Amino acid sequence: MVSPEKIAAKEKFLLFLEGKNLRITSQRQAIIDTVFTTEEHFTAEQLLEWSRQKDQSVSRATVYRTLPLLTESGLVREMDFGKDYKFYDPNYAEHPNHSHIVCQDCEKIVEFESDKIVKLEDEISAKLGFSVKSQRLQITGTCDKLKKAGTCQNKCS
Amino acid sequence: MVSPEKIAAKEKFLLFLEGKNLRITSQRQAIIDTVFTTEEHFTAEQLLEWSRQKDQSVSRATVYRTLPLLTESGLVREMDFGKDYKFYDPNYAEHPNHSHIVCQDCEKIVEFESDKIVKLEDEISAKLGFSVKSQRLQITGTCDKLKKAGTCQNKCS
DNA sequence: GTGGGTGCAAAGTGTTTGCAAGTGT
DNA sequence: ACACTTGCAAACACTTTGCACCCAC
Repeated sequence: MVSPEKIAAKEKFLLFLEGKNLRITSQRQAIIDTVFTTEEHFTAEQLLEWSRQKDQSVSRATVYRTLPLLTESGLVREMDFGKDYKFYDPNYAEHPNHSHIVCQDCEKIVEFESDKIVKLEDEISAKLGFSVKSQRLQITGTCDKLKKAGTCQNKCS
Repeated sequence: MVSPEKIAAKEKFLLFLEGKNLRITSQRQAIIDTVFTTEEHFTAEQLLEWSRQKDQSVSRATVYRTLPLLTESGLVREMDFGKDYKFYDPNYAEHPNHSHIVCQDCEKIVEFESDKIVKLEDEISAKLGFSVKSQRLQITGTCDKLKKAGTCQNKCS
C-alpha cells in the first residue's frame, strides 16, 4: 500500500524533472517507482536491486546518476549512519524535520518528530545569526526494555 | 595556547592506550600532540600534514590506524558534513553534547550547546524506549546578517 | 532529428591491509 | 626477546565518468 503522500511526492519529482528538461526513461521510471513506494531507508545497491525487479535494464550507473537528482529535488535525503555506504531516506517529503534514533545494539532505526526541538533549533540559530534551512538530528542509544529482558539480538522490537 | 581541558584529554588518551597495552611511539606522539592541540575540525589528510610537521616519519597508514583509536576513546568524534572525506572533531571531550550549525553559503561551522535540546532528546528517547548514548545534531543554515549586507563570500563573520 | 540518457567497463578517491622490517617495554 | 608498530604499495569498496550507442520528446 502506498500512501497518498508518496504518490504526491512522486508527482513532484516528475515535475522537478520536467522543469529541468530531463526525460522520463523507462529506467528512471523504475527507479522512481521504487523510491516513492517504500518507506524504508535504502542504499544505492538496494535501490539498484529493487529497481531491477521492475526493469531488468537498470544499471548501477543510472542509479548513481539518478540519486543526485532525487536529493537535489529535496524529496529524498542522503544520510550517513557511519557505515561505508550512504543511506537514502524517502520520507523527507512528508516529514521534512524528522529525526532518527539508532539502536546501537540492533541497528534498528526509529523516526520521530519534535516541534519543540525544531523550535529550539530556530531560536538558537537566530541568536547565532543564522536562518535554519534544514536539520539532521541523530540519536544513538540502546533499547532499555529489551536490554533488561536480556536480549536485543538484532531485533529489538 | 592549549587549554587545560585539551591537556587533560590528551592525558586521558594516553591512559586509554596504556589500558589497551598499546605503545606510545614517536609517530603516535606526533599525531596525539596535533589532535589535542587544535580546536579545529580536521580531515585525515590534514592530520597527516600537521603531524608530519612534528615528525617527518608519520605515514598516512599510521594516521588512518590511529584515528579509530581516537574515536574509540570517545575523545574525538567522526563527523560527516556531506563531503567526500570525513571530518574529526577534537572538542567532544570537553563538550560531549555540542552541536553544529553549518552555513551553506560560506561553510563556516559554529558549535553550540543546548541543555534544553539534550533534555528533550532524553525525554523523547525514553518515551520510545531508548537510553541516549550520544547525539549528533547538525543544522544547515544561512547567515542572515551578512546575507542582508549583501555579502557572505566565504567569510561569514 | 537532436539533445539528453544508458550500459559497460575503466578510472577515481578515500581508506584499509599484507608484509617485512623496526621498536617500545 | 616479544608483541606491537611502522611505511610502503597493493588492494579495497563505493562512486564517478568517458564513450559509443540509444531513445524520449
